Amino acid sequence: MANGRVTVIDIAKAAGVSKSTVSLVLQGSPLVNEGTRTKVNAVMRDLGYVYNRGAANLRQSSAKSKIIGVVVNDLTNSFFAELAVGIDLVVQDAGFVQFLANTSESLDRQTEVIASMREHGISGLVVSPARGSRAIDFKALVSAGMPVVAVVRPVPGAKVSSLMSDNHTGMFAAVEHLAKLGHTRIAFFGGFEDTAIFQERLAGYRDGIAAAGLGYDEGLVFACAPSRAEGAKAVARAMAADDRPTGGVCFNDAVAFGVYDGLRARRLEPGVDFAIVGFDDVIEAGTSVPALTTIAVDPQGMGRRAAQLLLKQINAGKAEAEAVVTPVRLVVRESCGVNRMKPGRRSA
Amino acid sequence: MANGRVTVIDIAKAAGVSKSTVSLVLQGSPLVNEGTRTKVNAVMRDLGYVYNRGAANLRQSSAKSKIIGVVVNDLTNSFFAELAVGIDLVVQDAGFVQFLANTSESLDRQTEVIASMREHGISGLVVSPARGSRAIDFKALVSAGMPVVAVVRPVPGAKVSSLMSDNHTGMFAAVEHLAKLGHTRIAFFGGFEDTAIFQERLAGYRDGIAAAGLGYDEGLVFACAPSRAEGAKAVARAMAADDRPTGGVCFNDAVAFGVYDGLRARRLEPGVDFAIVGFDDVIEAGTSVPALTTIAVDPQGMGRRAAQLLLKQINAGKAEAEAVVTPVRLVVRESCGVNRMKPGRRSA
DNA sequence: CTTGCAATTTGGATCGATCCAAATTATCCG
DNA sequence: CGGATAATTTGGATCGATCCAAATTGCAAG
Repeated sequence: MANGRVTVIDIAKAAGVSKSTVSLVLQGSPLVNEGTRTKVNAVMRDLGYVYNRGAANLRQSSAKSKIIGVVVNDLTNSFFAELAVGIDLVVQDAGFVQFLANTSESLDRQTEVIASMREHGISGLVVSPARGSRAIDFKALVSAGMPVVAVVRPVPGAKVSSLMSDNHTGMFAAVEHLAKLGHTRIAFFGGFEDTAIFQERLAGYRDGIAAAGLGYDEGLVFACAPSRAEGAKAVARAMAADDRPTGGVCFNDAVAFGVYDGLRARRLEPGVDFAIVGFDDVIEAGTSVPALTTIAVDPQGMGRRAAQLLLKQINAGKAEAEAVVTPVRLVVRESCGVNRMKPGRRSA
Repeated sequence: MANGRVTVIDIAKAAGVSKSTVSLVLQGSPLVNEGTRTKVNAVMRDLGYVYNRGAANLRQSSAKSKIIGVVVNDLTNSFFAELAVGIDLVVQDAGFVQFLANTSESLDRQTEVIASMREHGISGLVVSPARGSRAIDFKALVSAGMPVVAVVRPVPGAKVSSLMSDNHTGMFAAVEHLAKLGHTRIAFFGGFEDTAIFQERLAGYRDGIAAAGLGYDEGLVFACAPSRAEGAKAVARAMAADDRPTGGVCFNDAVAFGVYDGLRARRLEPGVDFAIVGFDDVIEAGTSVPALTTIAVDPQGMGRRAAQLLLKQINAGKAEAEAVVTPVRLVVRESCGVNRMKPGRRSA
């Protein structure tokens, strides 16, 4: 109490026991007598004691720091914000707190924050890697035995666990949906070609095209930054061509909304003159006009699962890398032609 | 090195100096000889040394923990995600890391995470308080001398610093804009009536109405949850009335987009049949159709300023509560009637 | 009223870095 | 070269909790 900070020793003195006993109470040990426990707890409350985890961690393995790191490539993207919220939910319930850092796709930033988190003694890390991340960026962590879960994007070659959405199946289903509606010229909009996700989704698109008995046409693939503004430009390019598509699948919902914009700029009405399927199912997908048919990924659910996977590894003590693929599902709304539903019923 | 963890003592041994010297190197002290410093640094690199801040903090004041806490009421709202990003930017540059927790407006969660952060030794806290937060919720922190900055929402009676946007002036400007365009029946949509922000914005609306020489009509105020879905319902109520408004200001952009939806449901075109002004200037405001005229708040900028304010107080050592109001500005786009601009030029 | 055994409690030693006073080494100058 | 001064370096002591072996207490049986 001397300098304002209350320690176990102050509690011990005030409660008439030893600091060891106070420590046992703090840990909820069954060894301590019920009466003693009650008194110690009362004294702690009276003196306004604040547990000092830093001091405790000094004697314990870092697995007990009750801190996990979360590194995200773009928190301004609501997909990743949802992901972070999902993680937060689970870790809070487990009594952990999270260091959350945003890298804005900067590898340097990513390296810095991971180093900083290590210094602070995180028990594990969930990371949505910045573009261009390499296995070596996580080498130090892995060889120190720290559990690491990569989400959304894979890190080729790294011995870390991963949690990815089923990009191939999702895009396959999107194409299948358009093909069933009778579309024969289906475009693919958006995404950076040098990313693994793009390749997975493109492969799903190709396989979907093939499964529908249509011919794959490279000229119908319009890659671009996965943003709304670029999506609008991409569809403009598509519609300027000779043999126009009549519908398209998009790398993500942001691109899909950009396609809306681009169509309207040409006086075409999305969902009427052109069929669109998104990917992600962000919140706005359900409220936009027309409501967007899309592949639902449930980022918050992914966040929860990633956190659970990480906590499992932390508790197990050993970081056995495992790869999990989370299912996605097609949510049919109105952007491929209005399909009226009873109000109040959600689309499956 | 015994159990895998490298400590200052291992470094000292390997470099042939004392642990004190290693410590001085770690702190970048000018007392240590340049040659020694180089050698020690080299050894640290070779052995893969990881600084243990927990141990260091034990001997230092909590102001040097290099951790700040960030508590946000709703991270799924992109406004707050941007805010968090702004904070992150500044604290990362200052060599801090942030604990980021989402409360989902739950006071219990808020209390829990703040307690947890305290145990982990944060140097200060930026909080966007959950609805219904009271001064007592921050009492313990404040009396422990911890710097606290409340952002976006005030905490009545709490002796904490605050950083608020200029809600009154913003809404005043919004009303003024509509009045200048000739609107005489201007509605107010959205927001919870029991919040301080709602009251501030409503006051700005009233004063704007008065300044324009129009009469205040309580029947034109349509409070509701500040969400897109509720905004749509609110405008439906407004248009069902006898003496309809011809334009409206919205509690935030989400409500404004809801108003778009509600108008379209009645076959009215926003920006043509009805003028709308939002509040916040979220990213979608610039890309929606029609582009939304709104009051720009710049949440990322607020985050940066909040972080700077907090860091200033942490470095000063004493938490002198101060209140900062950040300016807002009207961004005119197309939702109050199209005003064409040269393409490529951004609206001011 | 012992003895034996289980239930509680306790005093160092310890984790990894910092701090401080004191020791050591280097440098300078008459 | 000696003594003073400046530049470096260093050995405990310390932060606040945990761990462990050892001590103490409680209680029932003999």
